[in-house]
This record gives sequence, structure tokens and C-alpha cells, in this order.
Amino acid sequence: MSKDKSAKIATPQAVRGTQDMLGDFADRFAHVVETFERVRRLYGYKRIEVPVIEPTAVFARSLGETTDVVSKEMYSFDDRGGESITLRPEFTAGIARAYITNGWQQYAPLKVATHGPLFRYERPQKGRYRQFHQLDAEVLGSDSPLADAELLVFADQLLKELGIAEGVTLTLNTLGDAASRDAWRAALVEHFMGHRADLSEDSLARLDKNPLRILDSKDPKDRRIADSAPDIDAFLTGEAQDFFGAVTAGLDAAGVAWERNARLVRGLDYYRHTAFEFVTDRLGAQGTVLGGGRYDGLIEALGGPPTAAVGWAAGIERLAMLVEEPVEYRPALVVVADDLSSENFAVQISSLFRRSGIAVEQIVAGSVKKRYQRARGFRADWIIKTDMPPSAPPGVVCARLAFGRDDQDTTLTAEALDAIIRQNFEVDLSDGLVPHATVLLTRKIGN
RNA sequence: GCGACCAUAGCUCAGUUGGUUAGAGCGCCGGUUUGUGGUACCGGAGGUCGCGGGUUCGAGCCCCGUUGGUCGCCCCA
Repeated sequence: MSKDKSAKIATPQAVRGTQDMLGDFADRFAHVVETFERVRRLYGYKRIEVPVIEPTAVFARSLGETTDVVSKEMYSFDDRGGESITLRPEFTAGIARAYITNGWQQYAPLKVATHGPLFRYERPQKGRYRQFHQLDAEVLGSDSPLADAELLVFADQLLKELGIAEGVTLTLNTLGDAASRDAWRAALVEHFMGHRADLSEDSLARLDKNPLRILDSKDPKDRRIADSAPDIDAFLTGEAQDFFGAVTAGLDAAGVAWERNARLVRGLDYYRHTAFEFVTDRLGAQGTVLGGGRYDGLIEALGGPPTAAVGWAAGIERLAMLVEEPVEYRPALVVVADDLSSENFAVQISSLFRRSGIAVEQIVAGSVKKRYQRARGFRADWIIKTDMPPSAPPGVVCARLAFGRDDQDTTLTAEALDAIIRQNFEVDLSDGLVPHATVLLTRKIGN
């Protein structure tokens, strides 16, 4: 705290739309990632890592030049060699690129999972950031509808294990194959052209950019027109129909609840067949918590072999906001140095317990007066303090079990603590190690 | 890119129709008390009230601008 005001320098600020996480939310965030890592193994998805930066063309070509993401939301820059580089706005394109450049078709069908930061230049709001984070799962090289189903069962289990399945529903649609989609799109344009005088300004713009998007417009003006628009069902080829039927049959077989939403479309151009979103009304304007679909043409469009593929991504921040109970951090043991002469002994004891796999907070610095107060703040199972009691022989430092708890919440039981202590210390205790007892521990010589 | 709301101590906030030296809780530092399930009491440090201009005898409060934040539109996880 400088009192010299003229010496004040401008404090640096975080880049808009980025966030610093500490404590509660950071714990939730980590919990989401850990749960994902555990569940993806149950489904046999291999962990992969792909670059945060890619040549701009990877995204421009795969997402579609006219999409908002490409036309105005990408963080792109020229590197020192003059190549246009882009911070990834999504995972799928980069994974498709990796599949091609590494010849991963030799492993097809390949199930992969990853997670990490993504970047989009958007106006930040609740559940929406310029640097955000996603979980991602993809199946490359499988044209089986049961791949779609498995991916959705995986997603469903993830949400259930996170404890947020309540209030989150799986909505499902099919966009058909290329022929179905084109026919439907033409019919939609015709329908909307007939009502163009009544459409909102936004939807008029969508009409030539992305007519499918009018279907899920939030504008009340558009709703009646959108609701009366033709469903894709009438335009589905027999194959497309069969495919969608097989996906839903797979979901039913696995006991996953789903809802048909004929108005569900995907923003990015490369989707075909299955499209899905897990949606909630608990995140303000952001309803989608996990979304994805099938993108059979993408890898070929990037110059690779014809490859059927399907995948999804989920917003980690959005999931973390829905997670109810954060896992409270509590060390099993706190070691407090009660006086200056026993600080090194406290350090020694702490490392000894940590090497035995016990989580320890050591308090050996700061105001001696406040140490015990801070120690209790950790709500640990046990507190051991080191000191030099007046009764002890000169030069001998002792530790006392100053506080203990042993109930169903205890992570370190009295028996386990007792075993570790007896293994390492000469223990002077007549009644055994019990909560609230004060015992004298003397370090065993030679350890 | 567009719109609404907000900005006071490290944090969360109060601050009357504009009126003396701008307050509380938490946190931090010191003292006393208590050796043990987030002790109690006492004291202290810490603010050009986001920034710049204007109105006024007088602005934390009113007006304009600006920066930042939040939420919504667009779009998306």
C-alpha cells in the first residue's frame, strides 16, 4: 500500500470475456472435467490433445465462410512468417484436421475425447465468454447410427453423474442426408418467402444467410410463421428415415429419455442427420449445455478421405454453474507450530504424513497468536501442534494431538492416524488415540 | 454490432429532498481474554466515491462524455 499517489500505475485488467477462477467455482470446474475424464473411459474414448491454434483455413473451410463464427467471431492473426493463424473457436475442425494429417483413418472407427479452452470474439454475458472451455467427444469413421446413440448415452450418463440431469432435457432432430436437407431447405425458403412481409428484420437477414435458423427464432413475430413451416419429415429419404429410427431405437434400448424437436437446427454448415442439444432453462439466455450432431461431409471437405463422423461438445462453465454441491476442500490433518522453536519439527511431521498419503496443511508462518485460529478454519479431521512443553527435557520438541474428530465425515480414521503415528513416533499415551486426547509424540530416533 | 442496468475500503454493500472530518460487516495488523468444534472484547491501518468535464455557495448524490462490469438481442457450448 503505497501512500505516494503519484507513483500509482494503471492496474492491468483481464481481457474482456476472460475469467479468473478461485475456490468454489474453480472446484466446480475441476469437478466437471474430472467427471468427464472418468466417464469417457467407461465408454472407451481415447484421450487426445490438439493444438489451440490452427491455420485459419481449417476453420474457415469447415465451418462455412458465411457463419457468424468465421465472419466475425474468430481470433485470427498473422504470425511472424505471415501465415494466418486462428485461436480455435471449436474443437471439431481441428480434430478433423488432425485425423487427416496423422492418417488416423488407420484406427477407424476412432473414439476420442478432449477438453480445453476455445475462443470467440463475442459480447460476454451469463454463461458466455470470449475464452470459454468445452468438453468434447467425437467418433470418427463410423456411419453407424449406434455410434450416435452411444455418444448420446455417454452424454446422458455424464450429466447424471454430475447430478444435473434434473431440469436438463435431451432434444433431438434429424437434418437428413444431403439430399433431404437440400429439399427441405428449398421448401423452407419458399415458405418463408411467402411470408417475408411479416418476418422480423433478423429473420429477413437469415432468409438468405441461413434460412434454417428462422425455425428457432425467439421473436414472437416469427413464431407463427416458423411453426407453420414444413417439418423435414416429409423430405426425408428412406435411408435418412431409417437412420434416425435406428438412433432413437438405440436411445430407447439404453433407457435414455429424449424429446423430438423438429425445430432444432445446428448453426454450423457441416451437420447432417442427427442433431441434438441438452437444454435447460436455468442458465438465463443460454439454454444449451451440450450440443452436437453428425458431420459426415466435413473431413472430405477438408481434403481428407470420405469419413462419416459424429460428435458433441459441452460448455464446462455452463455445466459448472449447474453443479449444486461444490466439493469442499478439507485437509485430513493440520500441523501447527505453536512456537518458533518447533517450526522445523512441524515441517518434518507434515512431510512425513504427506508421504503416507495424508493431505496436510502446515501452519508454520505468520503471527503465532493467529495460527491456531487459522488451523481450525480448515475444519480438518485432526490438528497436531508441535511445541516444547516446559516438562520436556531440554532440546526435545514434542507434538500433541490437539484436536480430533472421528465420525462418518472423517477421511482419516483414528486407527489409520494411530498406525502412522506409532510407526514413526514413540508415543506416550495410556488410553490410546482418541479425539480430544492430548498425547505426547516424540520423534523416533533414526527416522 | 445494438439495447438496458450498474460502478463508494482488499471483498460484500449502506449512504436521507445535494449540506461539516464518507460508514458497516467480513478480511488484514496490534492488544487483552480463552489453550480448542469458525472465541469474546478493545484498538489500528486502509477511500482524489471508476475517470474527465459541467451545473451549484456546496456534488458520492443532478447533467454530459468516457472506460469498465453485468444482463439481454444477434449468435452460440
